[in-house]
Amino acid sequence: VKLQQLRYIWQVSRQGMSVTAAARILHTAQPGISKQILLLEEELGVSIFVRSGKHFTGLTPAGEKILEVAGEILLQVDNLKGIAKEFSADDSGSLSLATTHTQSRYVLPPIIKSFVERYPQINLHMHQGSPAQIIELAAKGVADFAIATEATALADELVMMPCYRWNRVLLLPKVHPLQEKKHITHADIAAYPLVTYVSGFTGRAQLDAGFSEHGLSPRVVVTAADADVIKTYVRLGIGIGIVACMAFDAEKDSDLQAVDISHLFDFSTTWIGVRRGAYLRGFMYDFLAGFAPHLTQEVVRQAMTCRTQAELEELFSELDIPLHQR
Amino acid sequence: VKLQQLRYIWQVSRQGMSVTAAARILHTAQPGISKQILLLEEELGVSIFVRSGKHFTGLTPAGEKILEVAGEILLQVDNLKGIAKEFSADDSGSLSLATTHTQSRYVLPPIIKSFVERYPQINLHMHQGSPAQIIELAAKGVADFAIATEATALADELVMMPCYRWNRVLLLPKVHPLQEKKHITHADIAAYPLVTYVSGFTGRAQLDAGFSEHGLSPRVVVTAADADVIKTYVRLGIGIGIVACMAFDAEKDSDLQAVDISHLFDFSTTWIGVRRGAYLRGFMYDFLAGFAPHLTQEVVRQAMTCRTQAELEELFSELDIPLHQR
DNA sequence: CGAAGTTACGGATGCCGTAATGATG
DNA sequence: CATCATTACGGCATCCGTAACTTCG
Repeated sequence: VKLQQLRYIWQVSRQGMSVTAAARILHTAQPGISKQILLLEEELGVSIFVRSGKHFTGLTPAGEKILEVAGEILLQVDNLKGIAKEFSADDSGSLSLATTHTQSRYVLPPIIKSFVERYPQINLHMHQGSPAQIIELAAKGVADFAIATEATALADELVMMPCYRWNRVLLLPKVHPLQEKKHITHADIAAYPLVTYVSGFTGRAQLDAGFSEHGLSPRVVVTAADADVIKTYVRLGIGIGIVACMAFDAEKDSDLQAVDISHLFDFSTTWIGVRRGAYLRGFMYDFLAGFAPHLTQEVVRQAMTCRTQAELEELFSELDIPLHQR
Repeated sequence: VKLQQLRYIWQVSRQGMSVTAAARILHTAQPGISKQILLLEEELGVSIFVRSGKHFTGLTPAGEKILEVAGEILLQVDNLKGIAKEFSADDSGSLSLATTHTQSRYVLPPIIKSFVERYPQINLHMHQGSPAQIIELAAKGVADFAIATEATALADELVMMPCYRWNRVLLLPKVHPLQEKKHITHADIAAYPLVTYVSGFTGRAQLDAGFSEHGLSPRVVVTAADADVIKTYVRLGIGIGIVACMAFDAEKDSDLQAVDISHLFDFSTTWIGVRRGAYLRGFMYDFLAGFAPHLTQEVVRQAMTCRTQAELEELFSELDIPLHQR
């Protein structure tokens, strides 16, 4: 058994059972992969892939288990390299984040600023995408961390840890009837055309839930994946906006009015996800602690050894998850 | 990084930091190992071993972590092979047990008999040794299971599961004053020269504890590692014997008298140990269940994922551990 | 007939074994 | 001076890449 063979089967499986695609990704020729897979199957005495004619159509039961273990082995080999880097004198390395627009535009800048000051040698990579894409990137190991509010459910390969809780603000144009209201209700908002996040982004689900609890379904005229677009349409007078409170900047958005509506909706939680079993270098722990003070090295380590969701929830129920305030 | 390199550093570390010894074990030449270690250290950018001159004297901090991960990787590679065997049509394989004399002579025979009837293709290997050696064998992966009563403390690489509890019988020659006594006490026994197990075997520690609680220290004239030897000396009239109740066979030992003395001593527990993280094949689960009915596949799986001793104890406190009766 | 995996074969890399060297206690 | 790790070097296996072949949609 060789590590390459494991990389091969792993990549072939990742690429939807395509040897050709795997060869492209791994910068090598198909026949080599093909042959090594045959050799591995011969050595182990089982076929890993189901072949229908000349096509790989899936994994055998044995293949599934083998791939699972192969994945762990490859992860640990990566960990070896991380450990080595950690102990080698040079403090170089890279931190790869997968985040949504809301995080990278409004939440992360100050945190990253102090991080790069502290670790000037570390290369920082930011991958941006939809919550689902973000999870995928971290699960694949392309990104070290995934930061998102949604789609935490489909992340069984990741350990998701709560970072902070937040709620929404209503964005009104400079002049708007609602600005007179003292206590805004769901119905008040639903009376106007709405501009907010597309479904699947930045707590949109909780937002919809809040309205439907009151039997309301507001007319959403524009949806966007990020708050900047939403603000633009509010400025144009297309409708009133609802964005995460992190996304309102009193200075730069002085041409808009923000009204706190945290009494109307459930708080959302932003999570950070780490690949289960990954080795975290010292600066990664520091990044986590800088992002969410309660995520100390000890807490993170404990979280990463949790096997059940319940265990994780118990761990974090004892901690204070910060509230993001305007 | 290659798997061989990991095997090399692993074996060197196991052999007390000796490249020469590792080469012998691995049936290869020293220089190859030496070179591969150098290459690995170069690739990772850290030294793994501390060299004082030309001698390896220990592990660097990085080396310790690296070896830990390397061990896991190698274990999982073994697991790969086990998985493959499990799924390959042939049900061949081997089961390797490391046990003490007491187990292999008195407890295991009926269990093994039915096991080999059920799995005629499986080769059975029995390693016999002191409890400490047994633990060692299982920890190294030479044996699949370690079965012992003592030395369970030094087994942090193994998951130890309780199998059954047992107590002792007093062995008297055909004619002996004590045979008249109705209720035998510690003092009664201590009045005669004693033949029993050597320290470190088959619950000797609990035996000594039982006497010293009553301020007694019996005169032990002969100690042996197994009950057959003990019986032989009792037959010679050298003294009276104390052996585990499993070791008395009413038929074959009809020239001796056995007196139950379970009211005098704490019950001992016999444990079975599995290497943490090992992959167990179907027939191995069956062996466990045959040996100790409460060790079902589910229980064993749970036990093997316990991280703390406390967790293990909690798991088994809910189960009935059988009592071995004469 | 095109796409995908397997077989065939040549070249280069890399590993292992023997022998020699260096360093240490 | 004996022991042990490292260096030097040659043979050999292995792996990879190109090219031809086969099979299925």
